[in-house]
Parts: sequence; structure tokens; C-alpha cells
Amino acid sequence: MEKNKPEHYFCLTTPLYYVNDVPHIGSAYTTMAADAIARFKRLEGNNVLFITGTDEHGQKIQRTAEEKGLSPQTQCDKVAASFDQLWQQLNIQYDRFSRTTAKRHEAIVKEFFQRVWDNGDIYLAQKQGWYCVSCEEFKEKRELVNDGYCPIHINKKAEWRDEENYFFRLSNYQSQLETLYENHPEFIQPETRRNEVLNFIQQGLQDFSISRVNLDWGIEVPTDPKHTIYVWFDALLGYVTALLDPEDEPTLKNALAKWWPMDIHLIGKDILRFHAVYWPAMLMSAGISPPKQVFGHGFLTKDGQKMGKSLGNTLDPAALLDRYGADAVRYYFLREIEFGQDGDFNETRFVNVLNADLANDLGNLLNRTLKMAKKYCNNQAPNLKGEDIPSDHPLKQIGRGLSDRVAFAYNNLNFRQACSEISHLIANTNKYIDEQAPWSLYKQGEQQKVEQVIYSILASIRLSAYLLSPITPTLSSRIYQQLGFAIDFNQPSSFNDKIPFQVHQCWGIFPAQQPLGEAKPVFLRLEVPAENPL
RNA sequence: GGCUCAGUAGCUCAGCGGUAGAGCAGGGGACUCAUAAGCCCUUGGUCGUGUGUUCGAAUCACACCUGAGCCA
Repeated sequence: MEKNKPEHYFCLTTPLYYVNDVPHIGSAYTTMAADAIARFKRLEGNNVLFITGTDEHGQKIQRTAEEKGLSPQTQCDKVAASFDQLWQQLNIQYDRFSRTTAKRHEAIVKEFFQRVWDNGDIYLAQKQGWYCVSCEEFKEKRELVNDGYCPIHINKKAEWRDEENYFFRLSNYQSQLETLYENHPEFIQPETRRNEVLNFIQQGLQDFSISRVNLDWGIEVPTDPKHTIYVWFDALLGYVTALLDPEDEPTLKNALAKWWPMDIHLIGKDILRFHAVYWPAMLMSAGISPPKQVFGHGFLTKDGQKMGKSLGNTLDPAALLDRYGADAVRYYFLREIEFGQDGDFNETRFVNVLNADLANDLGNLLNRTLKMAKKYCNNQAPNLKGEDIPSDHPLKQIGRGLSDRVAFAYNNLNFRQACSEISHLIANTNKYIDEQAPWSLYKQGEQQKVEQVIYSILASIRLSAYLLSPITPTLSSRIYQQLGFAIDFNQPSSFNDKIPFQVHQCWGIFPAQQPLGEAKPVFLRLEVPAENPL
């Protein structure tokens, strides 16, 4: 039903985070990865719609609000604001912040429900069983531990429910889902997550309940106002609502007109099933094509241990950002952790990595180069062009094709690979300086050689900063500015025209005789704090 | 219980049939343009265990051990 999306339109989402509690590091991790992809896609010149937001309905929210003596909406507003604040701190440039309590979302959910209803995929049935409010899910009796407690929320006792629920005929979509997974192996990534899903549906799909009774805090079932729609059925549609332009009437047709199908849903592996199984089936029932990819990344540990409130070893993202800043945090998690696998945070390691890569290798490289350019080249880029550098020049050789390799890595969400390609150029640039020893060449009066050396270094630094900008936008901006460019990577409008990807992705495009800025450390060395480790 | 993934230098990982690599951390050296940074050299490993296939296995097979995860 939706028409084909134009080329160069790219749309991605983080989950809509549940506002039961303030944001944790896992949410920040997903969001910084999504932001890096969004920034890279913008850098390439695509139109990008980057969606994040909050999931705000359900019994758990209602109870949390009651405990705090707040109205559910007030509770949601507070927590949603804390997410937004964290995203500012992390330098996240989202395009849409989708809240499931938004008025227009209700219209989308009801229309969607109606479509699925009209298609005959919803029916009423009695549901009995043990219910964990924290999971918002029914549990099998055998799953419960310690005489009736939820295995995930071991201090929450499951509640007995015996109620009428509406069910979605997921079982109808078994073969269509199998076809989807088979024809689009890239639909679920990484591979290991895909195997999980395949294994799961192989055992046969059961219908799942999509409504609750006795729950006010939710969207009413259009055909039966005693029921409210199950949070997940509601929340997933928040992605669709977010596609509406502000002036649009909230209809599915309008929402799906421009950006559908979605390119990537980035999620944590805990909510894989909802995105990789329930969601495409729901869409199929409503006559909508599934998204192109669901990517389930891994979990973070701290000092090798699972994080948990009960263990008291959670990593507070706000505290981390206060201490080290957005670029450092973004770089560490995207550089050090294989995206998709579980990864660890360790403060000593964090400091080591950042000092080595950003302060010593890259920051100092810029600094030493600018000081040399000032002394030997009158504080401006040599009067040379990329073509003037011989094709067997070591840095030119690495620089050639670097953008392709980095783009390939970004497009595969392989941030680690992207960083390592860039690091390779940076390391070789430092090595090249020592080999050439421009200070000696200068003393020997070899001005031409000095200029060629300096030019090729400038070209390499520039390209490195450019390609790193989706991950470290502020650092890259500082570097660009010291190199004499009036570019701020945090202002897409300032660079879209000025630095087209076709040009700036190339190695030897440093403008001849460009005046250089003052050398000031762009990334200061960090120290492991003696007290109050994170 | 069934299934998936992982187990390689102190740490994070690459290699996936021809008898071990990178980065960080540690040690030493020469240099000076530089954020005591960078460069060069270097210490670290019977590649989880065992059996098998093979002329040859970290790399394939089987079993086992450990860890993570999925089984509504």
C-alpha cells in the first residue's frame, strides 16, 4: 500500500524506552549507536529521519505513578524529560521524539487495530494465568521461582489473572514470517540473533493477547472500551506515528507515505521477539510491508559483571557523561565493543583507550602538525594539491579508498571496524612524520620536501576527523576548525552544502594555502580518578 | 532437558586447514615538531580439555568443561 520510498531517504529508530525508571546505560548505548548511523547517513547526503522516544502506557507505569503520588501523565512527563536531557548530554541529534501518550498516536493505534480487526486477526478469549506486572506478561507456572515469583523480577510476585483478552492471530503468520526470514537473511542481525528467532518460531507460533482489562492507563480497544491495548501492540506503532509530519492528519496513509519501509530498528537483544516476530506479523495483517532490518545489539557489563540494581553496580550514564563528555563516551562504546556482542565497561580501560587513540595519537598529531606548519609553512597549508603528491606516497595509498572501507563498516553497523580503519591512517601518519623528520628537512633547507610532508599530513588528519565525525562530532569540529575550516559537524545545515561527501571523502582535497588556526589541544589526556570510581 | 554463540598473550579481540597476530597495558632505546605525546625495539600464549580426520589443525568432526543467551 505504501509507495516506494525515494532513494536517499533513510529512516531508523531506537526503541521507545519504557518510562518506568530513569534512563540506564543500555538505553544510552543503543541511542549513541543510532545517532552515529544517522550522522553518517547525513554526512553521505541522505535525508535522514532518526526516531527515538518513550513508551508510556501500562500497569507498571500506573503503579509507579501511584507509589510516587503522581498522575501517570506527570510521571511520564518527568521521566520522558530525563531521557531527553540525557540525549542532549550525549549529543544525540534525533529528528522525532515519539511518545505513546501523544494524542495523534492514539489515532494511529486505533486505525491500525481496526485494520487488523477487519482482517479477522483479532478474537476474544478467556486468559488465565500468572501475570508479572513488571514484565507485563503472562508466565507459565513452571517458569516461576521461589513459590510464585517472576524469574526476571525475583522480588515481584506474579499475580493470578482470569480475564477476557483480545488475541492476535500470530499463528496465521507462521509461513509468511518464515518466508520473510528466508528471503531476507539480513532482516534479523546479527546472525546469532537470527538463529534465536528461527529456533523460536520453528516450535510453532501461538497467538498472543493484545488487550488488558481493569487497566485505565492505556489506549482503549476501539471495539470494546472495557479493554485497553497491550503496551507492546501500542508501543511498536509509536515508530509509525513518528513518521507523521507535524501538520499531517494522523492517519496510517499519511504516516507511511514518505519514510516507509523503515531501514533499521536498533534494539537491545532483550526485545528481539517483539521486533522480529510480533511486529512484522502485525504489519502484515494490516497490509503493510515489514521493516528492512532489526538489529539486536548486546548487553553491557561493568568490570566484567552483569549490572543490576540489586548488585548495586549500575553505571549511571549521566555521571559518566559529566565526568568525561559525550565524545569520549561515544568513542569508547562504539570503538571498543563489537556491536552486536556483549561488551564491558571498565574505567581504567576507558581512560587508556581514550588517551591512546584520541589524546596521544590523534590530538597530539594535530597539535604537532600545526606547530610545524606554523614554524615551517607560515601557518598555512602548503601551496599544493592532492595530485602533486606521488601516487606511491604511503599516506596517499592508505587514504585512497579509506572512505569506501569506512562507509562499508558504518553501513554494516561495524563501528569498531570503522574506527580501526581510521586509526590505521592516524598511526601511519605519526610514523610518517618520524620517518621524514620535517624538522631536519627544514634545517637542511629542503623547503619543498617539508611542504609536501606537511601537506600530506594535513590531508590525512582532515580525512580522519571527517570520517570520525559521526562518532566524535565535537572533536571533529574542533579539528576542522583548527585546520581552518568553518565547519561544525553538530550543525548539519552548516556542512551539507559546504562539504559534499563526494569531495570530502577523498584524501587529497586540503585547500592550498588555507590559513590554519591556533594549535590548542583538542582532547586532553584523562586520568583515572583516585576516588569515586564509576 | 533442547538449541545457539563464545572460550587465542595481563586486558579487548583478529586469524578459521600449512606449525600463532593486532591494539592497549608492561620493559628498553634513539629523537625533538608535539598534549612527558609520537617513533623504534622488546617481555608475554603447549590457541578451554580430550580423542579423531589429515602429510599437516587455533582453524574440520565428536565428546566433555566453563561462560553468555534463547526455548512465548
